[in-house]
Amino acid sequence: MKVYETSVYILDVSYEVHGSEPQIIIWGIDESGRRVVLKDKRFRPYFYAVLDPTVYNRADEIAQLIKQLSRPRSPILSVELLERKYFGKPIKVFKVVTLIPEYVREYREEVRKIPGIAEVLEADIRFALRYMIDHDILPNTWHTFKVVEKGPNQDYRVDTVLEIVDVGSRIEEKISPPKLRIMAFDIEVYNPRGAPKPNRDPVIIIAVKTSEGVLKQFLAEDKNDRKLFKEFIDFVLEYDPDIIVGYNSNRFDWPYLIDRAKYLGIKLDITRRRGVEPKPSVYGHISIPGRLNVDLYDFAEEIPEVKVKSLDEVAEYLGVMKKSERVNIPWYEIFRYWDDPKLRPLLLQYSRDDVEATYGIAEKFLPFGIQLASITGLPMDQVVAASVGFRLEWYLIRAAYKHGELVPNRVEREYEPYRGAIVLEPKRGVHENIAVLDFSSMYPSIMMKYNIGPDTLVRDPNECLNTKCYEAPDVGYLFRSDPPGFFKSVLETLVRARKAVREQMKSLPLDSPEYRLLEARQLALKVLANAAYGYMGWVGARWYCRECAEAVTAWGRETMRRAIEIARSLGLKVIYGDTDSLFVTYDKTKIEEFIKRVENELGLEIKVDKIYRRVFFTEAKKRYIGLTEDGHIDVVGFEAVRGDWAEIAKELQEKVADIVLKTMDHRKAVEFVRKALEELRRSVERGTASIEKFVIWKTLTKPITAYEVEAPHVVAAKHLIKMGYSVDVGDKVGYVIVKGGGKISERARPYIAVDVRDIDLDYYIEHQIIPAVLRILEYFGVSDKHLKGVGKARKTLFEYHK
DNA sequence: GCAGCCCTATTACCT
DNA sequence: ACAGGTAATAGGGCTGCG
Repeated sequence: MKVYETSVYILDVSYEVHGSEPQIIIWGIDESGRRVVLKDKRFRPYFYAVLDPTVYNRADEIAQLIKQLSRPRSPILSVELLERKYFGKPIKVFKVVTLIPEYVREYREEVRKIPGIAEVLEADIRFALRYMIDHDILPNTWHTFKVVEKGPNQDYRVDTVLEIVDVGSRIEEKISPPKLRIMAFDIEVYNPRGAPKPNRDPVIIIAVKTSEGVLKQFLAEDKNDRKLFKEFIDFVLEYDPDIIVGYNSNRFDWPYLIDRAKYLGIKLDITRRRGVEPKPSVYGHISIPGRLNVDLYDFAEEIPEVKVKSLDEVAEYLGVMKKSERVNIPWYEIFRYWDDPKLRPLLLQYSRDDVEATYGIAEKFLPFGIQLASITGLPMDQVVAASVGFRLEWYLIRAAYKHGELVPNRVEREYEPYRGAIVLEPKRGVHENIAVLDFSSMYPSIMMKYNIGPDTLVRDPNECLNTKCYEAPDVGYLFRSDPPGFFKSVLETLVRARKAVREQMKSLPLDSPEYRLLEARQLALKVLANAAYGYMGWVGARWYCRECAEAVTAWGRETMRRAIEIARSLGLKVIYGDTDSLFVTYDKTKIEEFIKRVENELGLEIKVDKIYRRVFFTEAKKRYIGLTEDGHIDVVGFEAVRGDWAEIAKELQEKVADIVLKTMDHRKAVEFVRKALEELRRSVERGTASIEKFVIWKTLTKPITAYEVEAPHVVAAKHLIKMGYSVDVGDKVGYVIVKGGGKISERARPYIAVDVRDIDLDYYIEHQIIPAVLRILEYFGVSDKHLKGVGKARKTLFEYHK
């Protein structure tokens, strides 16, 4: 039995129970590029039982009571009395260790009932993650282990199995991953009757692309997809990817493949654990043991600029593939392209484009996913699927372990609203030379400055007679100034780490892999720090603290008020402000003075974020249009940046904004709109207009039956369902309004079922285009009459301006 | 029966 | 399924008319 040390790049961690022995399974790649499984048979599941302080003297007795719960299948192996901290306070707990992970839940319930046990903690930390946390093992990083080589094992599709005899430590300086095998895939399904059904409709194409540049397609034989499945499975096993990426694959491709395979009686045997197939797992992702299955749609959700997040739109936005340079087939017509021999080559090209685009998106996003995993400690397939709150929470759980802090349970709480930020009333009109100043990371900075957190919140004011406390304005909550609380420490760590990363980046060429890696890392660190405030105000958070979140916004409001005072005292005119930003007249020397005074008097950093040559406000908050020095138009809040307005209305509004701000001649804008309306009417009547310009996209936020009103998008969704398509919660429904009488909702139709000549152009003019362009032009005295009609209206316009 | 008013439901934005 | 603040549309109930 030869023990040696090896370093392994961690991909994923899971566990198995063999007989009565739990085994930690680590999937990784060793320094020579071998795919390996590391087994650790020594780790045991446990949880903590918090002792009530009144029974500290009877600890032995209570420990005995716990031990007596022991059952043969999974005995209680030990009950150890330990000192830990809970919300910063030292307490005594029992660490209750058992054998089989599944038994933790049962013992937790029984232990909770024992008199003298105040609370049971950390019983819901999954076993594999527990192991990683306790051994400080982070996914997508290199670690050393002392192992014994066990050689290949037919249960695991890896080069060798290594048994861990000692866990070493992370290799901090080795930041680059080994050469990873990445496979993008995309499936096309036969759909002659709308939404495809696995027990009826075959998978007709599976396209794959690998990081070696191989692109392959597996085709059904007409409607028979058995061979396709076999070839796909063989390919995956042969290529043996470490990472599998798809687009919307957790919600569509994998569930479909799984159900279809089941229907066909085929084992979808593609994982690295022989006999185990892909299956649904935490945070809605599909788990593929030994491989990281990443759904790129999860990243797309974080791109607010892209409103309709289809693969082609996202690929276009990221510069991966132009929509104009790829085959576009409406998804509801795929079956037709498959059936028609003349069209089929187009479908094949479409499928190739899809998988190329998918692979391209993966190249952009995987570095960020890798960094998120290596910071939060959650394996990449999980962390990518998890929401921001859970990502931060896993980071906090790791931090808590290092601090000797216990992790609070997630408890059901009633939602309590609280006051947020200040939004100033904008000064209407066009302003010249305006500087936009932003506080840098206002909320995280406030949290650090005032040591805000659940463990530093003072519930008894008398405590502040002896120790220094900070009192939040407006709300009066008190926070101990010392020692640094949990959140403060965590935020300082994140901020310090980010600074160091950015420092490292300076010495690297912008196009080097290391630079890109560090860029992704600093972004991940920033995202986590910025989530801390929202996290504290989230009722689902383990470290929920409404008072803390409330104090943060209160200090934020006070900071804004005082900054405004300082600006005014310097003679800077404040045009607008929202939460942590101020729009003031751009006077270079005064602004420099302002920045200095804010830093001195408020202790927070504020910076010039933007300078507008012109900026236009209506009376509405959160909406403005700015013209930057380089001639760029920023549209903020208006219809032009909203996904739920017809493209035609957005385009015209954007153009109006551009004309007005650049030329300051609103009559030109009026002329432009009038011409555009005329042309539009012609093109709609001729049927040459594109229906896409009239589509209104709205998200279905709940099941159809849960709606109280018959909103247009709900009606359109019902039409889709009647047509055989499936519409799920979270889907975007694209509808148009057709001619006819009655309510708008009664005339809402899925756009795929409408000829452009049937759309109700008057609805679009009256309810979309005119409101959108008047939002800007109204300020200049323009009314709908100036925009509509012919001849006479033109006269009226000139009369108005004479 | 319906115009006009007001309130509510709904969505997506901003920071 | 990280927060609150905000704008805007369409539905739908109600009033009052005649």
